[in-house]
Amino acid sequence: MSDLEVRQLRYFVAVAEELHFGRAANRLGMAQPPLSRAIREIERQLGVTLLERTTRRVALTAAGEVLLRDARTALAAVTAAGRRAQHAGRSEPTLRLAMKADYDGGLLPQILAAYRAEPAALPLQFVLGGRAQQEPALRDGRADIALLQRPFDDRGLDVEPLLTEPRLLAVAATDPLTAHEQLHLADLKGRFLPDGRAADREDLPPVRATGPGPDGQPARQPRQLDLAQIFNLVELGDSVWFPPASIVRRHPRPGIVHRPVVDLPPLQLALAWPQESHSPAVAAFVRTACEVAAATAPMGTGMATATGT
Amino acid sequence: MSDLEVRQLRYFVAVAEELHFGRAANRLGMAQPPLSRAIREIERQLGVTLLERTTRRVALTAAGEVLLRDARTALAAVTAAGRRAQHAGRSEPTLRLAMKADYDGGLLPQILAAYRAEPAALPLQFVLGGRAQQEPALRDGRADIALLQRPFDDRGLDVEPLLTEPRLLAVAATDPLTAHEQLHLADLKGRFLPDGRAADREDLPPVRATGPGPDGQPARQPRQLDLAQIFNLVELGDSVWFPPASIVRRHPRPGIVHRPVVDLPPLQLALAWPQESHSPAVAAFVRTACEVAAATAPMGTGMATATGT
DNA sequence: GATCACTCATACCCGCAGGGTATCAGTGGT
DNA sequence: ACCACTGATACCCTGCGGGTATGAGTGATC
Repeated sequence: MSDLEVRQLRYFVAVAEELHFGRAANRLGMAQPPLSRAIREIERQLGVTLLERTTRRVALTAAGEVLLRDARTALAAVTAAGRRAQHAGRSEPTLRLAMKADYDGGLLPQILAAYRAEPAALPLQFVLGGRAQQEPALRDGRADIALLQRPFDDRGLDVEPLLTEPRLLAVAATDPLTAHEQLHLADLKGRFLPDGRAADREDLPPVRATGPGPDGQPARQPRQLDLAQIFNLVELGDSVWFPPASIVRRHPRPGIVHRPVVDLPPLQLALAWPQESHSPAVAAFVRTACEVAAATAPMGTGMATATGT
Repeated sequence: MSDLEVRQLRYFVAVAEELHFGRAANRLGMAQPPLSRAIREIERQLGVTLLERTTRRVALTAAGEVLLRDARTALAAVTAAGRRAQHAGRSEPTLRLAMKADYDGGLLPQILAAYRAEPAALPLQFVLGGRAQQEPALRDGRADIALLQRPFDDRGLDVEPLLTEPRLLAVAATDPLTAHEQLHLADLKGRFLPDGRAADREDLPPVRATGPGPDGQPARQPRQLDLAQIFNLVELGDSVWFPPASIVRRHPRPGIVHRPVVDLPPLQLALAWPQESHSPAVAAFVRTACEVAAATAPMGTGMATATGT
């Protein structure tokens, strides 16, 4: 039996995600009949049924579930191979760091300064993006290393914890909550984070609509809000927020008050990079960053009590 | 830029491994000109030079090195996707365990007995093979779980150490070494293991020829020897060997004597399985095996002193 | 329960990507 | 200087992947 082709994997993933041949074909920019044929051909090659289909319903079989998961990782691996080779061939090599802007525990300036002194250092390039983009960027070769909030899916990645930083409650200065000097999560019942999650159960998915999306429909997926938008919502009393101490320090803002929350899990930042990376630049960055973090950690945690405005 | 195709990856790997277009084309079962074109096309797509070629010499560039490594893992991921889906589609699902025959620390019978009592258990199927085949079998979807000797390349795998078992020196009963009740590695200087490695430095590659290969040429890669062959070489005084205690127990053999070697690293066995595995059968097997190993470990290590014949 | 809307499968056609053969053109050894 | 070796180029051709038209099964509606 011969290997599947990348094209076949992409087709299958599209159908498995849409569970609808017409929509999947549309997404792939092709007509429906050749897509149906292609899926049949995959099933024939593997000798396995991947989709139960009637003319009214398409559903994944157990084998289909397995293939969907493995096909996604295989596709990411193929994309990564091309991108990494492409990047390695550049005449001026760089180290591409994926991170969420400002989520560096305040350490990045020092890390960069120390890193630039390393002999194996390369010029840095930043791949900014929200949590949802960073880890895929690492997997498909758009970034060489990432500074990520835990927890994240670390399959196929090497991880080095960097620092743990307390988070604070950010709330409008006019809010009655400011009367307390410190709070518990239970005090936040009925409050919402800017992305619509319940403030006292941020582990659960969003439960509040976050305004209409670009198409006028209520947004199902919360839009990615930038810092200015978040501050605005907090200052207006619409939402509360849990910024890490380093962001509070970096963006002082009258009209917003900060309070410690005793049972709020801290922000954990870690470096992650592909296991197959053999780049000395990555190794040097990891080493440098860990040294800087170890030397600075006590100071960083000390900021936990620097609250209020 | 679009993804590379599986075919392109295979072509590149062949050329990068052979460093010779003609041989690579031959290995791929095709003519040389289309292969040359295909490689050029890859370089055009990526905008990167992968191979420095004159008519007399082909060499990998840095980008080529990167692509070779990543292409191999990507190909394994694609193969694995197909194979796992294929296996998941079987009407009678099984758990495929990769292992080297007899390298189970003597625990396998008990593990199997306990595993069969598990509710999530599936019928077992064995994928037997030497060290070099087990770990790739796991990566490309031919096996669901493996019982491996450490150390091995654990990238992309989840690992659970199972047991550590002492190894003994196996030597011909007529050998003068049998005069000592226990030995050091240094005593084995000048002796060889059945595969041609120096007995006092088994971490180094083979230094002694191990007889002609099937083609009459001296074998560069030592052939895989089976237990009977190994015993024979040892009994004849040609080689010494380091069997783990459980194998000594299982295959008593007059004519071969066993002695402890104080500074010989023990055999470490671990279970490994693909990180992306979500199979309850794998989870159940790991749990069961660990329980059995934990319950049996003291007895297993106690066998360390059961030497001689 | 007949009709209808929806959607997946089948039939048939076509263009081009990818492979083959013949040959050219460097390169390094003798 | 010649020769053997090997990668590149030129050109042809076949088969595969995609398009269009249409059939056929399914589930909801009245």
